[in-house]
Parts: sequence; structure tokens; C-alpha cells
Amino acid sequence: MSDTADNARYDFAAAEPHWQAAWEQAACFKAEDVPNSGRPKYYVLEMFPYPSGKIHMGHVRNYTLGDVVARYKRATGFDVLHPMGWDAFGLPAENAARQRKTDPASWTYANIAAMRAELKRMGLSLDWAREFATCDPEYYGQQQKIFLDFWKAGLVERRASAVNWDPVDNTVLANEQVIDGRGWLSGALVEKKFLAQWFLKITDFAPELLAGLQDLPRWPERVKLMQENWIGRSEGAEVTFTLTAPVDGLDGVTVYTTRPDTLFGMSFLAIAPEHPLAQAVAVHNEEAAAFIRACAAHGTSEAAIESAEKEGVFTGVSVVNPFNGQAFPVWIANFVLMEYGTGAIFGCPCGDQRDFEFARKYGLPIPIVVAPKDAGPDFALEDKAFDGDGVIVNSGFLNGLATRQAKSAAIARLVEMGVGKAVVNWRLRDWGISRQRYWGCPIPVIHCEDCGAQPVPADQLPVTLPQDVTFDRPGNPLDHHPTWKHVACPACGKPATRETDTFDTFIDSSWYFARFCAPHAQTPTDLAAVNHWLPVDQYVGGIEHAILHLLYARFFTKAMQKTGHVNVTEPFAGLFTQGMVTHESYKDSEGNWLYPEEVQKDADGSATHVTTGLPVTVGRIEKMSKSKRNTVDPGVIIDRFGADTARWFVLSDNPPERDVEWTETGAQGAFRFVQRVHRLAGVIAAAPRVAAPASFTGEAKKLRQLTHRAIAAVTEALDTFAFNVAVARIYELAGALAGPTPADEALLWARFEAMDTLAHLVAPMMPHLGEEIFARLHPGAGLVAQRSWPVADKALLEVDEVTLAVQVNGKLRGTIIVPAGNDSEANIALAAAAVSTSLQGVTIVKRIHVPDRIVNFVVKA
RNA sequence: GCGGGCGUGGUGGAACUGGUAGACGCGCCGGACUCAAAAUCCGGUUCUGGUGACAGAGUGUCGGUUCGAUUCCGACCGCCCGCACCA
Repeated sequence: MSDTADNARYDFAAAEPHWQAAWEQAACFKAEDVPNSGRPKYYVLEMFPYPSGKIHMGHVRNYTLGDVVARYKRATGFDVLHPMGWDAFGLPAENAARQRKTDPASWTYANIAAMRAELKRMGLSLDWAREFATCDPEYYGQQQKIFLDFWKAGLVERRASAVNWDPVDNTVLANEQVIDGRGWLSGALVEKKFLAQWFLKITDFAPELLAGLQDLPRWPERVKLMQENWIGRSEGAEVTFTLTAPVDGLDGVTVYTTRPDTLFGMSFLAIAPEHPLAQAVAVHNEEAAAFIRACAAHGTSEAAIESAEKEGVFTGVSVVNPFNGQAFPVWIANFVLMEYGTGAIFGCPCGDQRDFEFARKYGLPIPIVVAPKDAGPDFALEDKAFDGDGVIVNSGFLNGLATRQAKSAAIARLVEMGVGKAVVNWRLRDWGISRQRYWGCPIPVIHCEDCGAQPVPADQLPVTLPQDVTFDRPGNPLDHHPTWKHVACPACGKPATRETDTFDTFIDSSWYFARFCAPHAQTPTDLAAVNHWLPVDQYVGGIEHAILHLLYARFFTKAMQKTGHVNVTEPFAGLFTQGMVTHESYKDSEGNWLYPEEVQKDADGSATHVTTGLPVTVGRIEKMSKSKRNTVDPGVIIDRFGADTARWFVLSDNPPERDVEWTETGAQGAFRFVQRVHRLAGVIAAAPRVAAPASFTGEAKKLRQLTHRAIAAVTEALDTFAFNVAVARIYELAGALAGPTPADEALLWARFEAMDTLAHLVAPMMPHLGEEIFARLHPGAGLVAQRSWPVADKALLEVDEVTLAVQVNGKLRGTIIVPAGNDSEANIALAAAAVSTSLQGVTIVKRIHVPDRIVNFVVKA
């Protein structure tokens, strides 16, 4: 190689910090709260991280994806808002405080400092001036204002609700924290307990949350579907059954059903253990009381529900079916949920599998009232209910009707009789937001014995967390604090107590995107800023947030609109859900997980331990996780290869929505490409500069066409999140630049153009390398980060020659090269000549010519 | 159980509205440079047969529509994900 001076390796360790400083100095990524540049806006946001202490490869992927979009949009003429912050409240900080004698705030802020430094090494085009953590009083104080506004608007309720209670730790557990019916820390059997909790009335917005999904064309279908199922709209009827004799003043039971058409098939009525009638019966009925206690002990976790047999107990009371006037027994059953519908069902064993099992178990009758359409008159059930649509039988005025018609006919009759009505039910439940935790946003409420729950007055906000708390005993430190909770009632001035529960941390992440628009505003949002920047144009994050976070943020946006904090109804116009970063997992002969750096891979595919030399079992490729030790530390990768290599690798191998496997060889491949491009840039920068020739032919023209096709292809790929395809097109362009410096001036010019283009195309993905190349080609000419995206020359995208496939009966028999746009007759003649041997001795029935694509001869022997 | 998605070389994947399947990367093979190795560069790489131009097969399986199917339709097999006593 002649250009030995440029053969030196690319010193990324020096170059990357250099360019990061240059961007910062030029304020390349700074956004205005309310710009007046006249340029269109684009808000790119990645789901902000929890400050655990270290960034992981999932973060690298997430933030690289967002950064590509941000840099690309900036280059194509948008004002871009691309902020970063910290989802900083949560249990791990309390656990750390408990375990290592630190306090949650210090631990969290130290983690933030460490992670900020790591993120900065990645060269992300972030406006760091907007950074905040949700545990900053300036942030959560504004959150308290929003809560009080929601309260004023009737979107907040306080009521008792069933929770998983850990009797040893004296705290509520989330469903995820209950393992096999026991508390994950204490190991104690979890109880179902009723506690007064604060709720946000997300159910008020159920219809809007469902309908709004229609207006999100740039969301993945499956996420919308998951939300749709979660919201769970169902149409049915409420029916009131009269008790044959009143119990404690109760004289009827109302049930919800989606199958009013099967009312004649009733065999029993079942109520939830928490149902008022069940409670009333239990007063006098010890068997029922015992059953209710047993159900409560079972907990509310999904695992507990799943493993439970269908069981029930007869209450001794009966109800009358309004359609046939007959009396049916009322049972308390463990499979009836108080939270859904009315907490009571009518049992129709013939049309519902659960009712069928229950009836079988307790010997209740199973009258047939629905038959499949084509079933004969003696249709009978075997060992399963028939829950499909069919024809109604044995049902008085409904006989002969199809399921659909029978439903409306039944509802009409219920309305006429004054015992029922059509009802739309939702699976979605109100959002319980109380947590008995210290490290969260205090709920700004004061409880007064005389005045009830009172909002904390505006001039006393924010309610900040006390710092002198201890974690040496179970329960909520806020509750134990000697003075914090004791305050005067804002209404009457008498001694009162603060609410010691804190908000579910999902609230913190439900509006941060709005705060980023004006993070220092004295109000929760600055209307001018949110009106300019919202909605987020592109949101990027993991699929694991498909329901909760994204649904809560959508709800918050609608509630904030109602309370005047924003003017949009949906927070995220575009959503992209990335796949996970995975890695092989390793175990030693004793079954202990091993870190990748402890494993030596041998040429034959087997693996041994680096130090002991003992054999290692190569396990499944799984999501990187600490417990399986199959993690790769981004910091180590950046030390070894640089940030650009890490970024390039996570973009290159897979479509971003799929899982990507981190491999050492893949990382090395990416690193080689960085080096190669850098070397090529050196060669081309050192070549003589020439003026643009008047015209291009031959090699030079071909190279220019390739360059401009690369621009078009990469542009399209970036627009559609096909980053792996963009990478492939860039590889192609780089491949065409190899070889010695040519003598031909036109080719020299074309090579320079191609390399210059490459610097721009590569910059969203490998920004430091882009700058490095550009600086070599144009010393002193500024930063790629501030330059426009290249535009493909349309004339160079046009092809003058095409390769045409020639088929016989749809099978490829040859190809011909013809001028583009050649007419049919000419092409067919050329094609016939090209495949003449295949056409001998046959009759051509039909000739098909698709311009610039194929010629196909349909022949008969 | 309900809902959804995906099956393409050794491997990750590409393929516009149906039109040359396997772009590009990884790996592997061969070559150049080197005393040697690393690095780098060049070439090859779906399978089967053939030295070869070439022939046949081929996008989970079976079938259908079509001049032509990875792409559209039907059935099946396998894998993955979400929800789940929601009445």
C-alpha cells in the first residue's frame, strides 16, 4: 500500500472524546423551549432509564436507535428535541439503603452520575441541559400539583381495595412480588387484605383510550392489540334477580352477562366471596364464613388464581329467574371476581365451561338451551360446554333465534320487565397508586379526623421526603418518622396527619415527556413549549412496556388535557419497540453460571473455563441478565473498540424490532469496518484534488450512480427503521471505494464524492467516525453534525441498462442486458434468441413482457 | 383456553405494489503479503451431480390461485409472545 502514512489505526480513544467536546462547544444538540426558526419540529424520545448504576447493552441499543433518528432528522432540516433523564424512584434504592447503610438519595444520585458519564461516552446527540431525575423535588413537586388538579377534576378517588399483604414485612406487594403465594422477601404467606388506597379513574377514559388507538398509525399493531385486549370492552346486560326471601335488607342480586340469550339455561347463581350478599350470609352461616376466609387466604396473584380448583358453597338462599319464574340456588364461588362486572354471575352450564365444571362438581342441573346450527333435535353435551354461536332451544320466546338475535330479544324483554338493561363492561380497572414506600413521590394529602382528606395547599408544595429516615425495621419509614407526618389540618388547623403512602412510580414516567419540553418551568408544563413540541414524534423503547407504561402515559395525557396541562390527546405519535440484546449463557460442570470473560471458546465449538480449564456447557441464547451472567459491559466494549463500533454492531445485524445476539466476532467485524473506512478515507484524502469534470463516463459514472443509489437507499432505510438495511448499503458503497488511487480525474472526483457522501451517511450511526472522515476530506470545514443530509441526484438514479430475466413457463432460462425502457417487441426478440435452445420443438402459446423485469414464454410441447 | 406473530444457506438476515431467491454482514475455504504470525488485501461460498459451460432441486409441510408465489388463499406442523376463572 503506497499511502503508508495513513495506515495508522484509527485512534478512537482520542477521536471520540474530541468530537464529543466539539459538538458540545458548538451546541449542536441544543433545543429551544419555543423555537422560532421556522423549521418543522421533531421530538425523539427513548424510554428514560432507571439509574441502577450501570448502563447495559439494552440501553446501548435503545439510545443508539433513538440517536440515529435524532441525528438523521436534524440533518434533514428539523428542529430536534432529544432529551434524557432518569426514572429515579423505586424499590432498589430502598433495598440498597437497607443492605449497605447508605440512603436512597445518595445511592440514586451517585448511580445517575456514573450512568451519565457512560451515556456521554456513547456520543448521543442529547440536549443535556434538559436533564432531570424524577426524584428531584422540582420534578415531583410539579407532579403533586398535577395530582391535585386531577383530584379537583374528579379523576381521583380514595377507596378500599384488595391487595396482596405481607404480614411479616407489613407492606403491600405488587403481584410480581408474590411468588407461589409467598412474599418474595419474607417468604410469608401473602394475605388478601382490604386497604384504603388512592385511585386514578383511568376507567373514565376507557372509551377514549380504546378509540384513540385508531389514531396511532405509527404504532406497532401488536402493541395496539395488546392495549385493546387490556382495556377489554365487552357488550352484555345486567340482570337483577329477586331473592325469594330478603337477607339483611338485601332483596336482589344483579349479575353481568354477555349471554342474556341463555337465561333459560340458568342452573344457579354465583357470587364472589367479597360480595355484600356473601358477607351478609356469612354472619349466620359458619360454613359460608369459613369458605370466604379460605378464599381470602389464597391471595390475589395470578398463580394463586390459576392453581385454585373451582369451589363453592351453597348460601341457603335462592333467587327467581325473571324469564321462567323458577327459583335457583345462590352459591358463593371462588371463581367469581368481585372486581369485574357486578361480582355476581348467573350460571349457565350448557354455554360456559366454568359453569359446566362447577355444575358437574356440585351435581347441579345442566339444561340445554343452545345448540350448534346444524345439530339435530337431540343435541347433547359430552364433557364440554358449547360456548359458540348457535340456535336457541328450550327457551320460551327465544326458541329458534340465532345467538345474536336472541341476545337483543332477551335484552328487550328484560328492559320491558324492568329487571335489566344493556351494559358495556370494561376489563380495565382503576389505577391504584398508593404504595407503602419511602422512595417515591409523597402523595400531597393531609388526613384530618374532622375534615377528612385535604389537599396540601399550593403554598406548601412540594411535599418533600425527609432525609433522616431509617430502614432498620419493616414497613414504611415515612410512617415511622417521628415528626414528618404530623401537621396542622389546612382546613381547620387542628392536628392532622400526612398521607405516608407514596405514588406508584409509574406515575413519574407518565408525564416526563411533557416536562422535557420546558424542564425548568414553574408550572408542571409550559403551554407554549408543550404546544410546540408535543406529541413525541418518535418514541423508542422495549416491548415490555407495551401495556402498563404506554397505557398510563396515554391516560395521563388525556387527563392532563382535561385539566389544561397539555393540548394533545395522545403522547406518542410514533412508537418503535426494539428487541432485546441476547447472549449465549454458560455453566460450569457444577451448574454455576459463568461470565463470558470466564469462558474460552475453542475452535471445535466446545468451551472451557479460562482459569481452571474445566469444560463449560454452552447454554441457550437468552436476554442478557445479571442472574445468568451472560452480560457484556458496554463500558468494557467502548474501552476496547470505541462507541462507534458498539453503535454499529447493535444496528447492523438484525432488524431493530427483533432480538439481537451480541457476539464477540460480530463486534470485531464492526470494529474492522470502522478501521477500514478510516483507512480508505485516509487514502482518498491524500489523493490529488481535482475539479469536477464536465461529464462522467465508464467507471466514474458507475461509481457516481452507486453513490447516489446509496443515498436513496440509506435515506429510505432510515425512514422505515430498516437500519440493518442502511448498514448493508453503506457496506456496499465502502466496498466500491477499495483499491489503489486511480489516475483518471473523473474517477478521482467520483471517489472523493463517494467518500464525502459516506461520511454523511454513516454519521447518524457512527457519528465520531463521520466527523473524522469529514475533517480529513474538508479540514476546517465544520461539523457533519451541523450539515445537511445528502440528496440523491435523480439523473444518477436512472438506470440506462437493465438485466432482464428470460423465463420459459416461469422458469429462469437466461438473462439479457437491454437498454432501460426498451420496447416489448425488441426485448421479446432478444429474449427468444437468448433461450433459443429451450424454445426448439415447442409452440409458443403466449409471450409476457413486464418492462425492465422479465420476459416469459408460455410454451406447449 | 383466547388473541397475535414468526418459520429463507453453516449463521444474522435481504428481496419494491406477485417478476433473476439468498443483497450485506458473520463464519468457512483458497490465494497474496510475511522467515512466521497477527493485521490487511483479493477470490470463492444454497444444495445435489459434473473438471467444465451446465442440469436438477430449493424460502417449515401439503394443496390451491397464477404465465410466474418467500410474497396471495386454505389445511397442517413447529417455535415465540401477550392475556387468562373477565361471566
